[in-house]
Amino acid sequence: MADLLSVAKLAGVSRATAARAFSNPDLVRPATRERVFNAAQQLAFRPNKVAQQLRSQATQMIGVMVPSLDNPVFAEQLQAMEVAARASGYSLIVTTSEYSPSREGDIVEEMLRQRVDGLVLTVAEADSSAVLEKLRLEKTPCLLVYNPPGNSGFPSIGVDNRAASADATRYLITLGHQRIGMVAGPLLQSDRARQRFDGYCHAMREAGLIARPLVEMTRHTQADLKSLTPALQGPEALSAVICTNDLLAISLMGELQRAGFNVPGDLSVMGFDGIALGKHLYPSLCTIEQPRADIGRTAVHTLLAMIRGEKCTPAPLPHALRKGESVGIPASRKSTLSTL
Amino acid sequence: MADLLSVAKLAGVSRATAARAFSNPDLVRPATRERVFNAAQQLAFRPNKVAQQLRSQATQMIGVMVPSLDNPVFAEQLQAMEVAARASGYSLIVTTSEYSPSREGDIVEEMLRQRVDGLVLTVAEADSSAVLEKLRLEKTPCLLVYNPPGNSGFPSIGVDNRAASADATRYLITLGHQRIGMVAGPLLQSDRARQRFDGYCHAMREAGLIARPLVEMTRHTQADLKSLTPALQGPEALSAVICTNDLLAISLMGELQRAGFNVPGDLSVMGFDGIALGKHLYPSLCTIEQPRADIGRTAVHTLLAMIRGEKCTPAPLPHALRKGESVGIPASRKSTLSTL
DNA sequence: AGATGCAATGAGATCGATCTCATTTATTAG
DNA sequence: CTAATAAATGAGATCGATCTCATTGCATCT
Repeated sequence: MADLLSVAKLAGVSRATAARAFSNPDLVRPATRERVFNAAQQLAFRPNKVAQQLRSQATQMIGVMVPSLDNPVFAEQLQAMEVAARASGYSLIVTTSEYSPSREGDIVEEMLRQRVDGLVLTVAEADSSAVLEKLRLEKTPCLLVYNPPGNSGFPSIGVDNRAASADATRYLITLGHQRIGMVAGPLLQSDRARQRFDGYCHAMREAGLIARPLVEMTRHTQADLKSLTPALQGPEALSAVICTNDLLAISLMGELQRAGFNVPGDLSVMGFDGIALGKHLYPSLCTIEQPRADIGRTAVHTLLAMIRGEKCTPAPLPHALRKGESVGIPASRKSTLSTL
Repeated sequence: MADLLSVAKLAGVSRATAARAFSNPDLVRPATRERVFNAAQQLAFRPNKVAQQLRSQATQMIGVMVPSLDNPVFAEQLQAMEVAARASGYSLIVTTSEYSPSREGDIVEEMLRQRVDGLVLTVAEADSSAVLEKLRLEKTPCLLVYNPPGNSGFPSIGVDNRAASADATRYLITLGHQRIGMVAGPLLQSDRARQRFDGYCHAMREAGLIARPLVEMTRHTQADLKSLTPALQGPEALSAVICTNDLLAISLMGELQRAGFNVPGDLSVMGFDGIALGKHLYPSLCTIEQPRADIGRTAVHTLLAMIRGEKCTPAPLPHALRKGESVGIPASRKSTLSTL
């Protein structure tokens, strides 16, 4: 690969002048500039970013770590981040952690060695994350996405999970649901899931209803009906459930329907995330829409501001309740209505 | 950030020795080595990859360009690539092209400037791609994913689209379908979609059936029922359709059901890709499963081999027919069966 | 003891671009 | 036409790690 020096030689100038022809053309006499450009053309010169990065002590690279790209929520956010980053001349190094703390640690260390200009992370537990603990001592700007700000000390981009979840619950209550449950992955492992459960509990209590204990599925994004069926039987059978994420909701709907339940007739199902696909299903998924693309864009712009040295305390982004066919009026209420 | 030189000074050795302590510990006396390590510890030394990259003329970075991360097919492949790459000490720079030739060009140029060790690309049309044309002149290893090998001259990882599509068609025929159509995005714009249509036509002709003209939707991954309804009416109404990708199939199912059609009762719907979500829907999506994760892994391993200088002519990966509830026995045949 | 050999270390160049500062060349004023 | 000023260019250092080659130190052998 031709380097600047060979271009300079061919053009009969010094490296400095050749460099200037590109970075500061006004400082170079037009005739000289042309000779340099011609030489560059002939030699198929392509500037070496690695050398520029070393010299300038800036890589124009952002390190991104998400739990998994198999969940469209992260993929859709990443898509927007990539567009925003490139529009600003930045590239993304993308990694996935699967929420494994050791992988999180390795990944971040690797990215710091790569001297990324900043980091955008989504961790399992922002408040108790070893990797964030370590990052607190570093000067590399770091931004969280989806993780609630909490007391991690890092700025965070995302919605107000508690409020969003409360909104979802209130919506179901407004429709007449009273026996509402919440379905989550195992152990309520992420800080977000916990906040969403809190919001649910809050809205239930607020309406004078009893919040049910969490229904835990064996996997984070895939429903197993067995874990839920107990809650669907007897006089206290649930009439609606809120899932802590859309994938869980979608697979739960599938399982329910396959088992002969009607959604929303027998059980209303609500999701959380707002992945694009939910809109196109039948029944379409009623869910809380997190503005994934906006979150991604905002994350990039906020991080770039931090890289420029600005202090950032981003506000939560607005969520929206996306109505959908997976939620209906509870059977009990329907019969009441029909007797009017 | 502490550099090797400061570590060396603190340890009372030269840069060369300090460097050796890390890269070639056996060449350094244990006592000296310890002093270097201690110094590194104290100064929180973190090796600078940029400098290493410049010096070694290798970045251990792979440039990845996919059309979009909003389609799980690419996200799932990327997930696997990331894991495989990191396991081999490589990082991924991830970009999205939206199939725009100008963005493709910019992206690849940018990655070449970054001196990625290799490229993994998915383009719209491998045979007529300007960016591939240019890459043919470069020495940076380049690998295609999902694009049929064709005569682009680049190795390619993916399934045999024509055969896979023919298999899908034959499966429907086996079930008794005869009026089978194919549904695609606008213009049949990708080389894959075209091959899939070819395979469909081939299997139809092979069975003595007439291949219908392609039904074009206005968008690539979202169905509009209006475009399809004409084909669902009259004596020649289709009993089954194959969509060129899963997102299209899923949204089509949704639209059909919303419009009062029964799937598969009134129309069997088949997809192509095998995204994970399809399994969990109801009706579950019958589709051709491309081994997305395997494709991603193989792409990384093949590219690494190419980087090592090996010649690679990867064979197509096996596809599989994933049966699903979205496909059933045609109504005509059912009535025949019931009269037996 | 002197020579031979190996182990351990250091000095300096290198990767490619860019910045500072000095120097040369061109321009304008007097 | 020369002095003063501005414009254009070059020499060399720098970013951080690593490699080659030379040198020092120590031990073994005769």
